[in-house]
Amino acid sequence: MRDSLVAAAFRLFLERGYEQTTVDDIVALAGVGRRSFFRYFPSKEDVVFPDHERCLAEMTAFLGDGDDAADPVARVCDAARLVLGMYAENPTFSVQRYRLTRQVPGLRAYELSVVWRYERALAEYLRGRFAGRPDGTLRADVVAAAVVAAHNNGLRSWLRSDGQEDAGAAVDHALAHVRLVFAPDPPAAPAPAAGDTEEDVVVVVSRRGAPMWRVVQEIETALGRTSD
Amino acid sequence: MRDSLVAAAFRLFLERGYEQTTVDDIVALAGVGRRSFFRYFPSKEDVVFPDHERCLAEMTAFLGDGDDAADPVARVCDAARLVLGMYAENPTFSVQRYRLTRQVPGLRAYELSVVWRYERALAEYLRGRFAGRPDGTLRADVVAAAVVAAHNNGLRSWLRSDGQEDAGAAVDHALAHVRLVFAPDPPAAPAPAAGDTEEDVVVVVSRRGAPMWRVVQEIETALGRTSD
DNA sequence: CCGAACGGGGAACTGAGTGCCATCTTGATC
DNA sequence: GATCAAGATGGCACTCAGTTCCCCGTTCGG
Repeated sequence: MRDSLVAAAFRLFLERGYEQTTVDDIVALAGVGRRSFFRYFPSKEDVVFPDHERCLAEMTAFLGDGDDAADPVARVCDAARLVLGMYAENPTFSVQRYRLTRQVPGLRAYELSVVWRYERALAEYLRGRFAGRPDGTLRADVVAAAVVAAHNNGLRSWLRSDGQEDAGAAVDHALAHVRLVFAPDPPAAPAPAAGDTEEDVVVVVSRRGAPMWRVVQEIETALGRTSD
Repeated sequence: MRDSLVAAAFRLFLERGYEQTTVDDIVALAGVGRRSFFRYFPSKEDVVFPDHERCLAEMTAFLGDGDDAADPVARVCDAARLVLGMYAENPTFSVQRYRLTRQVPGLRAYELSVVWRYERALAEYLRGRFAGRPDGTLRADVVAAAVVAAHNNGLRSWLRSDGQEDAGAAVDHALAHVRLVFAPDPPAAPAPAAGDTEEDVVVVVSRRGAPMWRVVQEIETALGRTSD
């Protein structure tokens, strides 16, 4: 029922446009009653994003499962990848929807409210993890916004390629960028080893032609910690 | 006319709630015709944000005035402060509107689309400034999102205080946080001196206590490239 | 005095979303 | 197999936002 409504809706949306399609048109094509449409989708916009509610629930469950051992920023990046997974499940559908939302202001506004709820979920999680730290809520909001922006940047680049590129790679690359920016995770203390407690500097030598990640790796080793 | 409609609308919104107030109620109280309402405000939501259109125009003008000498991140922070200025012009109005938007989902969605347009303006500016740099558009999107998130964090904290706190201080503090994260000041660059072009190694010295991102930044500068 | 331009007002229409109730299916119980 | 309860569906009428079309009064130039 839900599926038949979504199928009918998208056939009409692609055929004659979103605003030129009325709910009556959709239910006529799907062969169901008008009232049933609004039972499954609280609004006409919802039929365009039929699986976000489920995905949002998955994300909150993922963030609330108590597995708080890892770096919080890494955790929200993984949470963001859940959304990418939902898009990647149905590439053609996602690309069609992307074209729709790009040119219909009403759908763009609706998508913003959906994205906002994801961002709130991430920010709430980070606020919990950053609790007590000075400017914890500020940092939580900023990191959440940055993660969402990076995710969307990678996602859109994939969508613009009609699903040809590697979605995971694009988003991973974007999220890595954010993690590099916010990576320090200050409390990952310098933890001076026994004996060199007085040392204040560390010297690293690297071949100039070495790839950046290799250099970073050497730095991390020298400093006795990781950027994660 | 515009002002009388806004005044009538807010009287009713605060009295009986946004959704319980129809456009007919507003025009009846303002003593104008229903058609005139929609001449001044394309939708019922617009009457709640009567000055954002003007502010957005100011921001795009500010970003497009060709004064690109300063640090791009600082520039978008200044642009964000323009929005704060608009809120601070009418504290009581801003606080009332904040209470409304917080509890009416439709208004929150509308506000999101407004904020999105500000963010797009900032991101477009940064894309121009970061053009050519690898991952320039990604960085532009992320910085814009972070700046907006920080601005909104400070703004909301001020609004929650009923306009009692210092709005400028709250937002300045939040924006300073973001500027610190995103390449605040170019680190002292141990640029290779003339004559050592053939050298294959580079030596980097860093304080052990420095945050990882700071170290990475210095490495990048030393190697004469970025991780982007 | 006339008429064109224009800002405002009103009536009627479309379409989204809701409330209420009738109907139909399903499945458990006796 | 009959019956009843519960849930799913359809139909109808209603509210309200937003639009279209047209009318009216004012103003200003000829």
